[in-house]
Amino acid sequence: MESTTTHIVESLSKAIVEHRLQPGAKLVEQKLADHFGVSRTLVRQALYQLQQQRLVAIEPARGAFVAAPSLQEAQEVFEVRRMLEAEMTRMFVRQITPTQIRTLSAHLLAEKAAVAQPNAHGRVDTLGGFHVLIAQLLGNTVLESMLRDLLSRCALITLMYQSVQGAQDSNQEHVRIVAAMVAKDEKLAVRLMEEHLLNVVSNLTFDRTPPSADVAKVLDSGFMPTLQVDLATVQSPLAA
Amino acid sequence: MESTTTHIVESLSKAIVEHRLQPGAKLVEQKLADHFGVSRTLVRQALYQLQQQRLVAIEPARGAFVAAPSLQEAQEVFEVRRMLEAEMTRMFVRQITPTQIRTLSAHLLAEKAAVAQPNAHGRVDTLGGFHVLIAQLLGNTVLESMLRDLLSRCALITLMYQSVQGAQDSNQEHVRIVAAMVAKDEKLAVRLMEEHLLNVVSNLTFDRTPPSADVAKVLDSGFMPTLQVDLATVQSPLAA
DNA sequence: GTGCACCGAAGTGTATACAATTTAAATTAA
DNA sequence: TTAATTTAAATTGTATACACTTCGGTGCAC
Repeated sequence: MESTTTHIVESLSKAIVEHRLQPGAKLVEQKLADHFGVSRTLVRQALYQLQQQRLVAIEPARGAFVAAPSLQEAQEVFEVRRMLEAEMTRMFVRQITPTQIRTLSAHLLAEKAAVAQPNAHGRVDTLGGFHVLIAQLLGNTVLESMLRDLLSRCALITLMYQSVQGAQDSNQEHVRIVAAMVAKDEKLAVRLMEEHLLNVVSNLTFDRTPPSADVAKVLDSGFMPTLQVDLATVQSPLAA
Repeated sequence: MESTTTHIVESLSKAIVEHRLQPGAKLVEQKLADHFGVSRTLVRQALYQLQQQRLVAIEPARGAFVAAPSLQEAQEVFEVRRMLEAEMTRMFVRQITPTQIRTLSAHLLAEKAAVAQPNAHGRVDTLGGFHVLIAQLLGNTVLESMLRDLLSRCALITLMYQSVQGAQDSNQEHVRIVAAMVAKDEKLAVRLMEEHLLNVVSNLTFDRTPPSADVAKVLDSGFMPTLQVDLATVQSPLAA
C-alpha cells in the first residue's frame, strides 16, 4: 500500500532526525539508490520531497545535502512552534475530558520510562510525541501533521546546536503542563508550554559539528542494535 | 536559476489556486508533459511535490487529481490558520513600528483598488497578501512560508465550498484589524483577526462543484487576458 | 435486456540511457 | 612550492523504454 518513494522518504527522514546523517552531509543519488536497491528515479523523487520538508537542501547541479539550518532559521522554527502550541494548549484546556487526561497520563509514564533508557532516539521520539499527542486529542489532523513536520525540523536543529536540555527536564515540564491542564488553569498551562519551548531555544548554541561520513555505512549500521534490526526490516523496499 | 520542476510546481499550483483546474480533476502526466514541453519525469516530480502541499492527491496506480479536501479538513485548515494568526497578531501588535504601519496602510490601499477590479484572482491574491505581509513584517520567514502554504489550501477550499464572503467585507475587516494594531489594542486586534477567519469558515457550504474539463485547454487559455499573457510567458520552461 | 469475461487502449511505476555539469586529479608554468 | 590549466571521473538533469495496472467497451452467455 505504501509507495516505494514514501518508504525512502521516511527512511531518510528517520536517519536525518536520528542524527545518523549529519547536517551538511552530501546525499549522492546513486549511493542511495544502491542502498535501497532501486533506481535513481525514486531516490530523486524522495529527495525532492525531503527538500520541501526542509530536511534536505538541494543545490542545482550540485546535489542534495542534509539540511543545516542557520541559527536564525532554527529560532524561527521554534518561534512558530511556540505560537502554534500556545494556542493549541489554550484550546485543549477548554475542552479537556477525563479520557484525555488518562491518555496524557499514560504518555507521561511512557516518557518517564523512555527517559530512563539509554536509547537517545527513543527519548527524543517519545518526548516529541507529547506535543503531537495533544494535537491528536484535539482531533485536528492538519495541525497534527504540521506539528510532526516542525518536530522533525526541531530534532535536526537540537542535534545541530547541541541543546544541553536534558530529557528529564523536558519530562518534568510536561508533567507540570499536564497538571495545569487538568486543573483547567488555561493561563498557567499556556505559560508553561511557552516557557518549555523557550527553554529549548535559549539553550541553542553555535556549536556546529562538521559534516561527515559515508552514507552507505551510516544507513545500514546504526549503532543501536534494536534500531539496526529495525532498519534492516524496514529499509528494504522489496521486503514490504 | 529556478529549476524546471519548480516552475511546473508553481504553474500548476497557480492554476489550482486560481480555480482553472477544478477540485477532483484528473492530472494526466503525459498531457501535462506535452503542455510544458518536457518529459513525464519532471511532471511526476512536480506532482509529488504538490501532493505534499496538499494541492494534489495521488492515488497509487490511478493517477493524480486536484485535491478536493473534505469539509472536515477545510475546517481544520482554517482552525490552524486561526491559531497561527491569532498569535501572530498578538506578537505583531507588541512590536509594531511606524514604518510597518505605513507599509500596512499602503497594502490596504492596494486591496481597495484590487477589490474594485473585476479580476477575481487578483482580489484573492491581494487579500491573502495581507496575512503574509504581517508575517513578513515580523521577519519570520518560516512563518511566512507556512502561511503561504496554508493560504493556497484556503484558496482551493473557499472556491470549493463557495464562500459567500465578499471581497469588500474582507477588506473592511482588514482595515479594522490594522486600526486596532495601530492603537496597540492587542486584545481587540486578536479578536478581530479571529473573527475575520471564523467568518470565512462559517460561510463554507456543502456546495461541491463537479470536477471537469480538459487540462490542456484550461492551462493555456485562462480567460483573463492579462493572466493569459502571463501564463504564456511564465509557463514555457524553455523561455526561462 | 442484464451481467460477466475478455480484450485493447490509456496511463502509471520503474529502470536505463545519455547529455551536460561539476568535482577532483594530474600536469604544467611561474 | 604554489597557482593555474587541462583532463578524466563522478554526478546530476532529462528523456525514453518497457512492464504492469487500470479503465472502457465489446461480445457472449443467460
